[in-house]
Amino acid sequence: MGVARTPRESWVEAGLRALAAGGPDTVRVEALAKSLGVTKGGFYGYFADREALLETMLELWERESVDDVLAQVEREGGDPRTRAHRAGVLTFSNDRLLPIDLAIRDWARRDPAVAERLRRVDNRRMALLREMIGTFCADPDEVEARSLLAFCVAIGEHFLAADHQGRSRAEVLSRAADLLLA
Amino acid sequence: MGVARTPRESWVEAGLRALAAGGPDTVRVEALAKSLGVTKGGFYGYFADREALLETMLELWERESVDDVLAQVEREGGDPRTRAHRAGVLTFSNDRLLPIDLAIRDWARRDPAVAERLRRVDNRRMALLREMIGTFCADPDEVEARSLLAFCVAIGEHFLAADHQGRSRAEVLSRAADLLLA
DNA sequence: CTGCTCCTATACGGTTGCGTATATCTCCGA
DNA sequence: TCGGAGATATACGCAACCGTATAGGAGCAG
Repeated sequence: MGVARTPRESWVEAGLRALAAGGPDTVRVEALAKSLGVTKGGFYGYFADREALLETMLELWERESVDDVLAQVEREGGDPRTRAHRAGVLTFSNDRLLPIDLAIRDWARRDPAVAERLRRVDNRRMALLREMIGTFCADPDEVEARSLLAFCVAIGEHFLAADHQGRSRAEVLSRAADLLLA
Repeated sequence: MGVARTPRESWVEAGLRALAAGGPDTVRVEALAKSLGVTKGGFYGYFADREALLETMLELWERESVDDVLAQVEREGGDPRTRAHRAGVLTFSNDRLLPIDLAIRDWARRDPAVAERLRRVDNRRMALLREMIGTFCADPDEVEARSLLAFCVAIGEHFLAADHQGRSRAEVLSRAADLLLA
């Protein structure tokens, strides 16, 4: 039998790179083929159509950015604060996952199926935030409010372009974290 | 002389509707023409090319969402808190402006010229937030942190899909606003 | 070495979109 | 009422992309 020179995973990888760089509209079969140095000949052996690739990309993203991250965090253990911090670093300081995450958030505003998947992902992340914030805050309503604030900053930060009067974004974020987590 | 049945502004309007609904990649000359019930025949009398339309759309957006909003807010007066609240309502509870704003934020991640324009817009909005929060918070570092938090929530809220354990998003946001502004 | 089986390249028809060129229509002024 | 100017429709060539059909090639089994 023939040997796969461009396996299924390569197409998914290339698709996620394109998604991160240009959004879902730029995930194009022939463009991915060119980026892989092949033609689209083999693509349709793995995927029924472009839609099927997008679906597979989302599945891999969900697994990598939640299942894998949370599994690793649980494995390493620690108190809720440590675990939540590790999960945040693994997800949002990850040059691979972060731009995919942001692209999917915009995508989800237009595609209900993507929105549903994002909801699952965000709910699992929020659970971790609630647990952490619940260790120092007793009022459940306030726990929820602080968790939402923290999550909104983690995401919204990347969609804001404002400057900070001589301060760096990192400095202001650090102070913001103090407010939320103390 | 002939009469413009589809004036320049109609193309810009249609472009902004497409941008809000599908992002910049879906702003296509022939698609806009169809949505206007005409052909693209007249388009190139107003714009050199598709790029020129995108530029004009951004100019109109900047004017409407900052110049006009801030002018109206200043005209109506009130204390900083009232003015900031009015500006927020005019911008982010506006079914026309909000989806355009969100689409442009994603666009800005990929296009430096768009990012620069968004920076101008966000800086003017942040100035209003700082002024408001400065009325009850003395530490400039904390003012900046709270302003960033408030702005991140206003934007990030729309990019989050998480649920809130029986509470509505509005309820949690209300509690979050209490935390930030008190 | 041979033949079979995958994998990939190539080729095709169809669609959508860009920007240009040209024809047509409509309204206004003389 | 007629002519012309400006706006729009139509038609064109080109490019990117989709999905399909088919041919070529590489590797393993026998």
